[in-house]
Amino acid sequence: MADHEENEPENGGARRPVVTIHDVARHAGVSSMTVSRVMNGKRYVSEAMRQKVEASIRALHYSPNLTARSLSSAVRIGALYSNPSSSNLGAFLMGAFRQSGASGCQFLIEPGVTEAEAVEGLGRLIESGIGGVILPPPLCDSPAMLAMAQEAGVLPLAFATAKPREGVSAIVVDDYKGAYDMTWHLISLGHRAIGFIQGDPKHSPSQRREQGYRAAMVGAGIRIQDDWITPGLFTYRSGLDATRQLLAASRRPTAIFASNDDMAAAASAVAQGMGFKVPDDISIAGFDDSPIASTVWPELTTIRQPISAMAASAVVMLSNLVRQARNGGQPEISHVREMLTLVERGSTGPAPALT
Amino acid sequence: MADHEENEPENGGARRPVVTIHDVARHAGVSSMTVSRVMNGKRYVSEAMRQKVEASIRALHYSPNLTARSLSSAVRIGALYSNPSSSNLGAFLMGAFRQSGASGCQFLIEPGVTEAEAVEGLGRLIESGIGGVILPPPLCDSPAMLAMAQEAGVLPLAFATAKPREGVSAIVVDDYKGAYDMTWHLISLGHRAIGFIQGDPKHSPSQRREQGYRAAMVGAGIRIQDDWITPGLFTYRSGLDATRQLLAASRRPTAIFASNDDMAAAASAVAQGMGFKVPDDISIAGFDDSPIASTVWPELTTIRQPISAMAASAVVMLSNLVRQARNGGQPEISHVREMLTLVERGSTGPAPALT
DNA sequence: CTGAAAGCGCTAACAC
DNA sequence: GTGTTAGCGCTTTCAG
Repeated sequence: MADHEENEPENGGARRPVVTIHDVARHAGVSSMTVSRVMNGKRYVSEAMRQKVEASIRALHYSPNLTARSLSSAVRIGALYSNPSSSNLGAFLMGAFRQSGASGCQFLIEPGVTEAEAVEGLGRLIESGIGGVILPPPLCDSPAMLAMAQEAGVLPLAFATAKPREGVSAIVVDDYKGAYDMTWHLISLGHRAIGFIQGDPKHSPSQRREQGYRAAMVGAGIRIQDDWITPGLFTYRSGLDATRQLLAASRRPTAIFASNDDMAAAASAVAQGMGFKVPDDISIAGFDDSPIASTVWPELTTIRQPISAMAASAVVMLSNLVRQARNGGQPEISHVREMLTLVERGSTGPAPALT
Repeated sequence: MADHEENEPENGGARRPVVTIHDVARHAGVSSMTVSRVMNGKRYVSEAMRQKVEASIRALHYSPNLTARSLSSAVRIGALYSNPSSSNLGAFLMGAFRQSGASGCQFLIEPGVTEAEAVEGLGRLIESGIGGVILPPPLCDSPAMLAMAQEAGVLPLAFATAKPREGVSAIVVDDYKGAYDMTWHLISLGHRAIGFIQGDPKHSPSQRREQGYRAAMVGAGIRIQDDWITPGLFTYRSGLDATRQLLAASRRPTAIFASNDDMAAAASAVAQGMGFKVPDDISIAGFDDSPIASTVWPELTTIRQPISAMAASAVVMLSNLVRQARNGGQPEISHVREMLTLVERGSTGPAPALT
């Protein structure tokens, strides 16, 4: 029993026990093509064969080499990311990246903070030979970007846009419904005086969120006082000012619904600073479920965007589109609507009893 | 002139204008092998040849297909990420992911929040045939993880650890120096009474940060009062309590240095809630430069970890190690120390004049 | 120093 | 339905 002379089994961290499609094929007694078909869920494989192959796959713990796969199928898609310090970037990359493996395509990313950088980044992506590109907000609403992509023969996909446009595939998010649901949640907790902090008017979701709030209030028969709606810019700082204004309203709100979590966190800080207990004296709600929502205390009740899942869908949609297009077909534009869910945490509670 | 019948030039988003190594070879009148050598900076290429090839590369805007490259060289490395909602995840993935392209290796990631998930994730990575794995804290300090990797013949790399260990490559971060620098910064602003909020005692950086703080204080000849140091858990909530305690100290600190940004944000909120102006009445400093630092107002003075660059280094180191190991060599363990930088923002200022 | 040949693991296209 | 044949773009190996 040599302790040191084993050669194949132990060569310092780079063994090659990797199971290939051929190993599976041999094990199952079929051709590698059949295994490939099974892996890709293609038709034209008999049930018996499929069972046998699947058994071998499990037995051997086979997992396909994604690199090889994307080399053969050669679908390459890119993404531009506008806010590298954004807390959502992690979820986005995680979703897109892992799905790109599963979908057998190569995924490239370029940062594009400013408009100029975005143009440059898209340029690099185009030179890398991508067939499609994922554009998150606010890039997804920029006609210039869309035009640039289309001119280069690259299929664009608008990610998390609030206003999808004809002719461009999109992952759409229902900001209206999210805001409606949150407002309704507050109402059902007994709140009537509900303050609202608006988002940056330049972003497409802002108006939709406000509309959702208004619709829910009207639906519940509550008249919205003018001083219950204050402007905001999606920044923490703007939330600070907005909240001070709100708390000075002629009839003070018992709940504040901010258009995003950063502003909601600010609202919570201001309210607590003024001696209010959250949620006993005042409820606070946010939107997005960004990390700050579960950082501050109490943690914020908010609306979650399933960024990771959305990114994965985007990759699936786009890679399919590119394949379609390559096979000469006309790409089928589609708009996928993603569900927003309300996450109830500690910052909201029953309206305080009237005194 | 058919408008619709063009076939090659415009086929709906999946053109193939991609320049390959062969195109370059043809253009330069050499074999593709020579181009490959030039691209990889190998020796054994005559200067004349190199010049010619480089000219062609530029002329054709050639950029190698990384997928093909990694298929040939077949280096696969993985990473486990412990905190999917972490604000650093984006930077980490961005750095690692992009570098993996440049380094010609395949990068896989698995989430591993709990210990159990981490084990499972590492298991999946091992089954995928990785040659090395990046372990961020706190996984990088877990003997169990390290053992599991090494048993499977996978080279581990400790990422951003504060206590590197012999025999395991690591990206090391100098928490001590970062804390020392920050404390010194506060002292140089005239502060003498500087409160400190400790980090989670279970994380390796916590002690180092406290040591750095103590050393700077001692170095400046300041006696640290017992009630200037309060326990914390790296959470916002723990920062809330710690700050209240600190502000009730027998001699109230004019500056608070929290072991991370979440707690510093809490400190800022509490201080402002009690009517103190930041930084006029009290300075607040954090550590990490996580997104919350530039979200809250005033923005936090903090210590930046260059996560993205560190992730890139990790990929370079690890892919080289795996290549070395595969070529039969003994992998060269190394510890790379990354620089932390102090980022001065609005939350710190001169000590208030004594009254 | 340079080139030709042989794959890496997988899938598209075509036979059977 | 299933197998065979060719590569994808690059690097490794081995001749010259």
